[in-house]
Amino acid sequence: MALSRKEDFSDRDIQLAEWCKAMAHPARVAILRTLALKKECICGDLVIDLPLAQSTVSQHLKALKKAGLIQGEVDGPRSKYCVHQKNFEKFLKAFSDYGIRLSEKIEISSC
Amino acid sequence: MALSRKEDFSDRDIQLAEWCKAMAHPARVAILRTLALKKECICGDLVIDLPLAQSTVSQHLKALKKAGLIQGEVDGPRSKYCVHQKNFEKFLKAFSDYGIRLSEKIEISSC
DNA sequence: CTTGTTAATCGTAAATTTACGATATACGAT
DNA sequence: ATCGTATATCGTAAATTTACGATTAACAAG
Repeated sequence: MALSRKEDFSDRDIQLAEWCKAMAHPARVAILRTLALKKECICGDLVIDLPLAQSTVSQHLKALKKAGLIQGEVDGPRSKYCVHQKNFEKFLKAFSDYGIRLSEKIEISSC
Repeated sequence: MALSRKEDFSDRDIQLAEWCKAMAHPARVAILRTLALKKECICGDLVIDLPLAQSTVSQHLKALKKAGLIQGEVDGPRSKYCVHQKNFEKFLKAFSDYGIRLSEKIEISSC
């Protein structure tokens, strides 16, 4: 944003927005999907899977890590990644916890 | 992105990423939270709540609408908005449907 | 110690997002 | 018809994101 207004929002809204932003790119969704499926994965395999340069994949991994959705571990010359279970759980829970839920079957016919 | 690579990803990944992108800003999280709570809300009330100019709020509403997470309805000179229940449900379900879930309690100690 | 492999970081260009004020539009009320 | 209110859209500047190639760093193998 031009003039950052982040400080004017609640920490909870900022946190949820950050998690969402981390998933706001198909490559990062694909990465998380892969990690959730395979439990863990080395960077190189992700590079092969994705239609992106190695440096770009690395950047996306960094973004997911910074948001706390994944964890990385160095394994010799390569890097293993996996989903950060605890934080990902918090992320999913946030939607309901924050009142953003599909409460009781209220049928809104007009809109 | 510089050179759009969106077409190289699956429609499902693109859709989930788009929904996430719609929630990737505190203002839009706040809007959705408010709409979920109040069931519906007119634009002007959101403008009062948020620390943003009217035109900016309108822009955020447009983004949420474009992503399909909310619906708008004209009510005389004002606009009423509400959560798009069906799509929001799809959004939340996407996380589990797409395999991005916290499957069985696998304790990952190392990473 | 040199070489090859893997991944992170740097520098950078192009696209997109975010924010605002100004303007346009739509409608109710007078 | 005119005025006031509510909202959307336009134009635009600044910040951020995305992508890439090139470089650096870290490590294993020889």
